[in-house]
Amino acid sequence: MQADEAPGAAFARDGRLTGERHGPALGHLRIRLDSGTSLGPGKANLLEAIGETGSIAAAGRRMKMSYKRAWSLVEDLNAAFREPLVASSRGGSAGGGAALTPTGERVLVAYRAMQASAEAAIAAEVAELRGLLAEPGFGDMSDEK
Amino acid sequence: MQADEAPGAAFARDGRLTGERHGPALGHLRIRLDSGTSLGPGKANLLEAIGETGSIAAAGRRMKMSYKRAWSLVEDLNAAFREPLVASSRGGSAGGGAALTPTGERVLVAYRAMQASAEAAIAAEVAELRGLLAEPGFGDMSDEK
DNA sequence: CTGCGATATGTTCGATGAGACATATCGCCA
DNA sequence: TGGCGATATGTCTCATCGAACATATCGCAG
Repeated sequence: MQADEAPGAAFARDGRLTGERHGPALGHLRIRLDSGTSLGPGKANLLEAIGETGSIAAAGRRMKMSYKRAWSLVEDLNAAFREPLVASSRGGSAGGGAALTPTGERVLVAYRAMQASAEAAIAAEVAELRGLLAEPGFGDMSDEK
Repeated sequence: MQADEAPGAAFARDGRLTGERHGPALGHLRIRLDSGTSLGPGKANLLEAIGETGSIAAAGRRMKMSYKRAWSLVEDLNAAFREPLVASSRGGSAGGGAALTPTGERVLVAYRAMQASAEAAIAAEVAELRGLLAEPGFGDMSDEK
């Protein structure tokens, strides 16, 4: 348990659509899948962390969630799509591991693209709404566990 | 209690971002407010219904939720913004009523605009993801109560 | 001044979901 | 062959949420 903090996080790890880098965290994109489950920043970040760490457990630690929860999110995702997004293996020298399948990578890339374009698309209205809010303060960044 | 189904619903009453008119209901836009509460299709539709019916109770009936729930959603919204989005009055010949404030209308219009532009922005990826889903079927339209 | 209809608010109960533990299993490697 | 580390799963509890029920209040109309 030492390869947790992978170095090269290519793109932003958070699922916010703020229109700006900082700020009170406005706007989340969530895709509702037919199965009833949904794909939001939480699952997307988890997928990314799995791809980087090669382990569900390490990804769960990074996201500060229990292994159980991380695993059940992965189970949901795998069930929602025709092909699994995460391939896992038990045993072995490292004890086991997990990795993104090609489908998993496609889904993650697609989500990031949607996140980016949606962010750009709603930036103007986000700015307008921000001016109408009650708490002007900044207490937040509860990064969707 | 008969003015429920108002006639002139200017724009789409649902909060989906499908990219197409029909289909399995992909994509929801949700704005996370600082207060912890969020503004999604449910509250947006409720706001619209209040504006059309002039009553929290009637809007609640249309959305198939209890008055208590509708009222508490309104309370959340009013608390989240500096000025209330819904102004209500008790008593009177009609028993009372509620209406959108100018701020309320601004917020609703802004949400609809975000919804529309986000829908357009993510259409391509939505189509791609749809091809990867497990259930190709169409059982859904649980319009976010 | 009494009744009506809608707002405003509290309480209670069942379902749902997350968190905390507790194991079981697997495949390498010393 | 026994230990290690990670996956895979079950169970229990507790907080939270919503549905349902119960009132209380208000202002006008009759």
